Amino acid sequence: MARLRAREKLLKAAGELFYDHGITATGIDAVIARAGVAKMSLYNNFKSKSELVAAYIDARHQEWLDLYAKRSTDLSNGWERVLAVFDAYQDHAEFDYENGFRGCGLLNAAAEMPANSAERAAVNRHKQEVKAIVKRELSELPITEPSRIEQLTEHVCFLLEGSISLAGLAADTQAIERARTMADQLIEQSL
Amino acid sequence: MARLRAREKLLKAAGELFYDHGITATGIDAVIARAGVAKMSLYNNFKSKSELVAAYIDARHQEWLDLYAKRSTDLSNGWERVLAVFDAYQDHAEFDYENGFRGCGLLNAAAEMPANSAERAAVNRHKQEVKAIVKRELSELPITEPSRIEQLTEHVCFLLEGSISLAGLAADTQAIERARTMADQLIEQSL
DNA sequence: ATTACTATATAGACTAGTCTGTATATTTTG
DNA sequence: CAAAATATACAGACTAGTCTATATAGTAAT
Repeated sequence: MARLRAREKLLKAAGELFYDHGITATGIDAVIARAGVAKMSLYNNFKSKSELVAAYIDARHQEWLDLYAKRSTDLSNGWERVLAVFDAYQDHAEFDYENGFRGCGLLNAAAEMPANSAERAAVNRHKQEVKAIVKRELSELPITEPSRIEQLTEHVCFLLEGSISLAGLAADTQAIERARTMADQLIEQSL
Repeated sequence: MARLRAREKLLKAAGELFYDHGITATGIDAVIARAGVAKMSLYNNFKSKSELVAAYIDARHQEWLDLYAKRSTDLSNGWERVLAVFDAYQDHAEFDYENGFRGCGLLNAAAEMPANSAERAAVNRHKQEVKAIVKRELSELPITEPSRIEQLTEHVCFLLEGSISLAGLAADTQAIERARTMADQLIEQSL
């Protein structure tokens, strides 16, 4: 399984460099140097840099899904499981990034890709998945109007993405906690 | 005034290319070609690409300030002038971008810069300025608790940035309008 | 009015280094 | 032995930025 090892090393190195310095600014040579791997090992595992980028985007999303799974299992109701979405993002924000938290890796990746790129579409799909989780959990609460669930779902997602972006900019990860409190109050009002 | 002409052409071309394709992915040659200007005209007007980027960031913020000024003058009270912040962002979102709306140009610029860069600091200052506008207008409303004003301000900013990012991703600028409605309801509840 | 100066513009070659991706030959490892 | 790794060299395009030399305005001084 030496092949899998090289692929994992590459994904780890790419994940760190892409997040810290951006994707376009990160060259293939920097990735293989950090991974401690030969260049051909990259091209044996990935067709191109774009494919490595696609793998990075998916891995970053999966990373968040794992954090959310950890935060949400054992929680008894939808209300708590919605708030756990904020906790998972906060966990992600407090990773030991070499150069500090820089906001959502997926949104940052999308920000440097052209409007109709496959990368932006992938990030959009991932964000839709987060939204679906929020909606699913809110739907378990005693809220009668479906339109209210829909609006509440979007409101929570706006709070999520807005707080993460601004938390990254201002180097203040606690902004995500404050957004969590806002969501909490919002749900309380809707019951 | 031939000097101003070249500088303006460069800022216009850079603004379009940086927004559409990202900053790192846009080379100096592409900028001067689009501007229809000699390379030395760029370096006579800007010390380096970074300085052009800095000028782009400031110009993009100023562009928004102008849109906000248009939307907010003639409005009689703070409530309306808070909602006008959303209108100005929506105006910006509905610019005739060659390749479509791609979210907030400032957040996108920040997304491709390293954590402690001057560029991210500049974008942060601009977002703080937007927040100050929101707070100033909310402060004119009959809300007694200062902590409530502070929380409401941040809530509105989260809705703003979140809705713009997701609107750009999903190619749905109406998300900004929906965020405006949420802010409207929020303010109503706080009075 | 003509001359001279200054500022800005131009084209295009050039440096020195980076970029992605490929080719090849060798070594390690299960 | 065979799969998978390695190191190294290479191609060819692109990168930011410098340099020289020239053209063209507008302004100031004579």
